Amino acid sequence: MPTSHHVVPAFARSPRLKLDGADPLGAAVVRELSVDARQEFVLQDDAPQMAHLVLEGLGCRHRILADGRRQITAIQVPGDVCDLEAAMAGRADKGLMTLTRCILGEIPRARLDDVDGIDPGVRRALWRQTLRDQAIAREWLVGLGRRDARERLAHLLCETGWRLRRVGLGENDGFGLNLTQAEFADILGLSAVHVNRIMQQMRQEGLIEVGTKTVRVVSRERLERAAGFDPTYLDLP
Amino acid sequence: MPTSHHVVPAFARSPRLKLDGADPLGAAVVRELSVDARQEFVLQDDAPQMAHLVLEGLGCRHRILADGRRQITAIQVPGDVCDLEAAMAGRADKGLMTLTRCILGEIPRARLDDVDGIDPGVRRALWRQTLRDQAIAREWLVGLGRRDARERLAHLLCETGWRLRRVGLGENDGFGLNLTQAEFADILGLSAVHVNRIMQQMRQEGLIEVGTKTVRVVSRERLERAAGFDPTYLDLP
DNA sequence: CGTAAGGTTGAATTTGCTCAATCTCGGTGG
DNA sequence: CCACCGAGATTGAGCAAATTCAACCTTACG
Repeated sequence: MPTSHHVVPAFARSPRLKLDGADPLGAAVVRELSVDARQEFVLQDDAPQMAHLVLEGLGCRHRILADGRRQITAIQVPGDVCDLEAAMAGRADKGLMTLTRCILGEIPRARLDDVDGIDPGVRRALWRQTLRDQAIAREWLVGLGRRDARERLAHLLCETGWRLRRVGLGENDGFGLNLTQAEFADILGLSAVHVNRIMQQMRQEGLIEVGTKTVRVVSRERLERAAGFDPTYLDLP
Repeated sequence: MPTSHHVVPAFARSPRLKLDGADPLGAAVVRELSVDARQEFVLQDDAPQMAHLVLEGLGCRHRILADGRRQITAIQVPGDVCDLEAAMAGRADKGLMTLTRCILGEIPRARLDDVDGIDPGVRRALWRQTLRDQAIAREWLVGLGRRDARERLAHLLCETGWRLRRVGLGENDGFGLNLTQAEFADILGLSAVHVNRIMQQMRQEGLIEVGTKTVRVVSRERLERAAGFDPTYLDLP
């Protein structure tokens, strides 16, 4: 186990962004794990016993092709279970890593696995997240397939802002995302250079503020218009 | 209900591609529906009572942006439940349509919805399909984000061939896909013109055969190499 | 035989990429 | 305190991939 994985006793939780107290998944966490930024975590080998809930920080799922091209296929915000496949199929997920320093909550597979006797709240939460993840993935497909660079970046910022606000994080109008331009590129399917140029253009339009490893939304409303953003896909009953 | 929806009595099933006889989902079908090619089916309004299993033909999920750009985000082959959200969240899925003429099996929501007393085989089948759908969506994201047109088309053909073979359809080495070049374009995030050019190039390389509304794989092995295709993401335990 | 949907082609253009150099700035060792 | 270092950001030039537009061809089919 790399030194970047620090086990934090559950009774001594570090200051972290809070989840909804009634969250049945949060209640199932048995201990916490602190992971540095940019760490792959193929946390277990063949038969994982734990699934992991993001408590703080941003995680992602990515894939690197043989020649080095990389694509991030999902980002995980606090409240998301990042390795559902581990829980539901008993197989370790590949290609998970942290984007920022994260605190992960370990949830025993037995609490999630879909057998009788599972907390119905947990079951519902897992399906709800699964459906939301799928909706987000579909939206990303639309973006990568049919939106240009500007729309893509705008849309990503809108979506991520929405997701963070949904769990009580991030301010209303100007929230920030602490990612490298190269990371944005791997999310958006663009080159880092092009991301830089698009960001400058959007900065000059007064849509965003750009700093090192930071992008801030200035006007949420104008950005949503630029993105053609419609958040209905993000809320499920 | 449009005239293109023909109800077929369950006892008089039309000749169709067969599913695995032990399929718990197939066993839950209570009646069949025949739908013409290219029909949107927002089959119900607010509270759908039925989910739908593809028995024959190809379905898809797509999205059309305000200015007409269109992206297909998933294709459904026989054996796939196409509107899981209907079943799990009680909300009608939007953006589903047939690509070819389809026969759909209706499954009452009560047989799928995740409450106690559900057939564990059904439950497992739903999770397995969900995880597979997610894996496919991720793979499409990698393609749209990081693969060029040639690789994308090759990969799509490999993937679809694999999926069809998995349910006992499509020949081993040369299987066909009866889609318009414009439909390929909307799947691959390309223009129809460019799809045409790529197909010609690949035809000349001896990878595929191209006809009107048809593409056939000539050499599966060479195509998989061209695509960088690795099918592990398609099989789950 | 006429028509329409789908396929093909070329030219001009756009979008985004690669490569390579340069800049900035926070942290670090001396 | 300060020069240095490296990650990340920025810039320009040239290039490649894919698009748009518009015309034209082919074929199935009524």
